[in-house]
Amino acid sequence: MIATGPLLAAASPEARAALMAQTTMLAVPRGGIILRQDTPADRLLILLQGSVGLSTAEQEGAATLVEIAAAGDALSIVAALLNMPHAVTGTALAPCRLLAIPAIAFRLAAAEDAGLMRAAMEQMARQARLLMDQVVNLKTRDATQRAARFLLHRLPAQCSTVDIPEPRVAIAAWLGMTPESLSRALHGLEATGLLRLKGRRVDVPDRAALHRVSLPRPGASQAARRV
Amino acid sequence: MIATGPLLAAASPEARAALMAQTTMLAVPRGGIILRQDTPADRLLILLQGSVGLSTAEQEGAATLVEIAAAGDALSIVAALLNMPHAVTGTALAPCRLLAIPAIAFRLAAAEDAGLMRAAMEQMARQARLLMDQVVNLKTRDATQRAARFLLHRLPAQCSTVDIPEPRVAIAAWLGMTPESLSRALHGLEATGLLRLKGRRVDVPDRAALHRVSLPRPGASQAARRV
DNA sequence: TGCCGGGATTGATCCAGATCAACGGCCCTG
DNA sequence: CAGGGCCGTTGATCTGGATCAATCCCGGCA
Repeated sequence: MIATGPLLAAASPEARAALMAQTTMLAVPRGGIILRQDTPADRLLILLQGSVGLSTAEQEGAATLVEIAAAGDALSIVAALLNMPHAVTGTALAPCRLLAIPAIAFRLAAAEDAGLMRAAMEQMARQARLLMDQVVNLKTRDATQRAARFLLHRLPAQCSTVDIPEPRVAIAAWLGMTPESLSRALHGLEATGLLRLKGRRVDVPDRAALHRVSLPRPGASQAARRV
Repeated sequence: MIATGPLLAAASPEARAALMAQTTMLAVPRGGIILRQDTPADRLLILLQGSVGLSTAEQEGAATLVEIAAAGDALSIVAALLNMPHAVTGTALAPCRLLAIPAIAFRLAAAEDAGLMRAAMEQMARQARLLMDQVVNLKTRDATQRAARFLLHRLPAQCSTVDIPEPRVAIAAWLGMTPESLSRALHGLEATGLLRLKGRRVDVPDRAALHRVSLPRPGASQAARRV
């Protein structure tokens, strides 16, 4: 039995078994498109391994990277559960392995199984929360602080090294800055001794110190001031 | 029978009647606090009239205005439905009238009534969508474009005048800029003839033209570039 | 081993918007 | 009617980060 993330873990054993029976596994190479904006959500995808960039394009506007999904995340639960078209396009930022569950089966299972339904709603809430955090970050933190925050977000607990498989452009887009600015921010942090950069690996000797620089200064910017 | 927003409209007649029986109405003056972050969500609030600013404070950080709720919106459905503490603090930016429904009653009703449950999830999805739009706006549009977008967002269909009851600081904070920048953006638009400012009323002679300036230029910024 | 191509870094310059400061109008109150 | 506080506007200046333009580095491949 393989781990399938917090979502299916919440389903009753029978429901989970029924769903797993209809599940297919898929592997996507870096750069592959996993789901396409405005397309009906015919299946629920659960990311087991890798990293998926979720981006939106407005009509005739350039696309923007809105979120980066990591292992364990369910892609587009909202769309699958409510039977709506995908709001985003998903691209593999690193080689990915995913579970695909037919959306209909998932909707039926969720309607039957209160635990599963609740877990699905918790996932939705968690994703909304991440968006909210992103808004807060964009409004209150400068580029360096956002970069620091990103590393902390990625740093596994009880560990001082992160691996960043995604290309720098993607990270920069997610953080709302240019690759140049991200590079400067990272190297700036390294210069103060808070970081050590080794290619796509980053070493964080003092987590607490890094956390400290990621906090918005108390004399915060007007743009974020309490009303 | 008064209008109670899209959420209750989706409930079955019996469920709605049962909920309405437990509902209390409240009025809050400008500046009043409607819900407090990290406080248990003991009731679901539905905004009938007025405007509520939702802001988050991180520990020891300044607060940020994350969203502005308008008439018809349900405040903190997530918290009420999942029985979690509020993620935001709500302040009346204009005098408000609200319905308050005990969270327990709402959870029970939603568990019984599939239509209500679905409507609640749709509301959650809508709010997540708004947050996503905000992220996109912050990443791809400059101050003037965001201001233009805000006005369009507020402009009732088939009408060329908006009333903006909220103080300018709140709007500016929501748009992620300073009040000074908002003022300059608005007056800049007025100078090009796209707008007429009359105190807290704004006249938009040509909606389409305003929409046009709110679009990110095709040669979009690197920070938003497709990956 | 040497060549090639794409991503990452560095440098120089520019500009949108934050900041700081002063001012004007409006409402409220004495 | 005068005074005062608040909100919005305007002006001057400063700066973080975007932009433009070279390299640099590293892995894949002949």
